[in-house]
Amino acid sequence: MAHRLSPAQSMKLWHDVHLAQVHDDEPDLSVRQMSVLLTVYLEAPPHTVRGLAAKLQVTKPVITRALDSMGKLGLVSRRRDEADRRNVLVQRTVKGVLYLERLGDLIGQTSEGL
Amino acid sequence: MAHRLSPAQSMKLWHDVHLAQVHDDEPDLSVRQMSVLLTVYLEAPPHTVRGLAAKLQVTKPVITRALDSMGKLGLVSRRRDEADRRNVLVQRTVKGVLYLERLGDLIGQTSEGL
DNA sequence: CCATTTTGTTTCGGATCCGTATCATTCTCC
DNA sequence: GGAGAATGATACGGATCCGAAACAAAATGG
Repeated sequence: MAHRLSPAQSMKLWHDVHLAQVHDDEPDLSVRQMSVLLTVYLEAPPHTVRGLAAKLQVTKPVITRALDSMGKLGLVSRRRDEADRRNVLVQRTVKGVLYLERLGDLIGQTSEGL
Repeated sequence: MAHRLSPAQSMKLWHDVHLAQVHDDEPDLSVRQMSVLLTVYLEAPPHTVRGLAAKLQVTKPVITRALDSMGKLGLVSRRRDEADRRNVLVQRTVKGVLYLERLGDLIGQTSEGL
């Protein structure tokens, strides 16, 4: 249970972490891509294209394209659902875990200096 | 001085705020645009294209385009520096203040439920 | 003065993303 | 088995963004 951040602390945290994201070499993820990635890693599976589209309130092609681009980066992978072959199950990857661990560390570290 | 956020808290905060950004009607800002906007509003003026490019470690056209798009949204404005007319001074706007106030409130509010 | 430097913008080709509409595959259920 | 529904991918036209290079305007300094 962390103490609630003040607006000033919040904006400084947002600023510092975004700046660090710009500075590092990895390509920036869009807000939608980041939302997909964090949803897949934080919420309980299974994750389908339709389910993610509903959760984000965006159209299905947005999810398909986000999975394409993040799949190319190795951050997520896709697998057919053998029980219902219409479904695609979005799965975590080692690289995705490492990416989000680094992000979580960065945010935590930045939050310390507020 | 807030308590340091754990990685899990950090990722949940990131997830929830990004999801809220996707859900609202305003167009999402890119990571670079958000960095420019927060730099202009949090750090002391004056802010020039060159200075912002150096701070973000990106090329000048990136800043020019970010100012174009955010200017169209009314979040920042430009003015010639009369003392050195080569310079462009990036200025805050009422709409930009309101935008970041809402963002700060959203982050603070989200941080409360961690 | 006038060449040089500095600053910001524009152009260019290429890549990405958007929403709508359409398509291919698979399942459901009578 | 066949019509219809459900699921995800793809096509399309338009918008945006990228970095590198070229450009225009203004200041600097011999």
